[in-house]
Amino acid sequence: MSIRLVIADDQALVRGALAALLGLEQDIEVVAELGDGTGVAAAVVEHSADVAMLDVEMPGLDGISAAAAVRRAAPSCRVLMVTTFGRPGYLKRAMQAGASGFVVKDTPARQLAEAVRRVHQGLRVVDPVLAAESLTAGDSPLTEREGEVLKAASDGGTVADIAKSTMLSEGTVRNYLSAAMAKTGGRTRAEAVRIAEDNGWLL
Amino acid sequence: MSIRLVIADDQALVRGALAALLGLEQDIEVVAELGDGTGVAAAVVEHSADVAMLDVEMPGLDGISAAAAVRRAAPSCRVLMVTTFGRPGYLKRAMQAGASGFVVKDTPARQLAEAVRRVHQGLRVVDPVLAAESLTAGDSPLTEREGEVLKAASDGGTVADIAKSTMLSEGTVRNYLSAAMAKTGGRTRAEAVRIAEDNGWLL
DNA sequence: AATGAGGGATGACAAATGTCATCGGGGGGC
DNA sequence: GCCCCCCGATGACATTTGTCATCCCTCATT
Repeated sequence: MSIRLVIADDQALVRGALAALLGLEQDIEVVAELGDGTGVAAAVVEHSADVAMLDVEMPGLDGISAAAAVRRAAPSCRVLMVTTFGRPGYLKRAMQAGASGFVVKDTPARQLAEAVRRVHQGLRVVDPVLAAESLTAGDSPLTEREGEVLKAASDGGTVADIAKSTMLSEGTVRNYLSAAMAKTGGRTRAEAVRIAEDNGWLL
Repeated sequence: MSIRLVIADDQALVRGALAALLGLEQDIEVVAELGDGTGVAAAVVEHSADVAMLDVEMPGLDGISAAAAVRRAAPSCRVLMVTTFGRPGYLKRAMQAGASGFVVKDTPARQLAEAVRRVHQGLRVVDPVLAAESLTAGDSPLTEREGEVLKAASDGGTVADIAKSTMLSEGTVRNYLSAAMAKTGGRTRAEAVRIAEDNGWLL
């Protein structure tokens, strides 16, 4: 009896290619392919899937939230996250959301099927390098609002823009940015944004 | 007689998956897989490949430069660029570098093999949406130095940092940044960076 | 009841940034 | 020769940021 797999990735080419790669395995059957996170939980239920392979970065519902939705809708379905960026914060948050595995996209292709099997058996699969980084990196030091403001700042607008989009006073925005810079260690607003992004503290 | 194909993409998973996907086609044979751009031209020559499929974003030698190298080393080998981001500037630069096709990673998977065949036959394959954008977007308005300075600014450092890394005076840096902001239409240094990146004017 | 942390705001001040005029040198085009 | 554009720099100036102290309110902890 083969493993019933659902794949969600926003890049159609990658999605299709992964399906082709895993479809070559005798014990794996790809039962659904999705382009965003919104329909994943429903698809898992509909096809009574055993494993869901989710990209973290997706339009609509992001992979982490989708993972949580899958766990809620079908607790017996395991979740394997696949991501482009090895952001330490992503790993931690994915695990908290109930994922069983976390793989970055530059791991060798042959290990992927093995990861799916391991996850299906109830084992955990985690990139060891990333796991180590995740431990050193720690949780986000940013408070919720600080994160929101920093995210609002991430497209390069002025303080006035950020204030408008967050419904805050300009002074307050500057205070939060200042706090975020202090906590991230960035010497500039832009640097703070980059550091927070690299660590997976935004989103 | 099958099409001899070389694949270069920095994400091993994607690379392997693409190879698996295209390997399913009877008329395509994947003769080499590379993780960066440096060895592509040599691999093409060694395996006397017919088509090279290159990612634009790669460590070491980027895809555009690699395309030029392939054209120089083996003029009979066609180049098909595959990229995550549909930056208008990339398309133009890829074509100037001698690429025959340009595909974004969220085109349907089944069209990929067809694109490889078309390119092999000497036809050009270009995403029509991207082609239109490329025409409206136009060339980079930035001068060479402006681009360099803007790129140096893209990791969020201060003017002093940029001045140090570019060996320019701080005043000069600010002048270039000011010019870059005017030309991109950005109201902030960070915004100018974002706009330039989105258009494929950096790199 | 007291404490502390976070949300939200104001005002003041120093430093960084963005703008502009101006200068000189070098090259390409008419 | 002249004009225009790019490179590189300087100095002055207005704005924007970043920093800090201080205030009030709420909620959870002790």
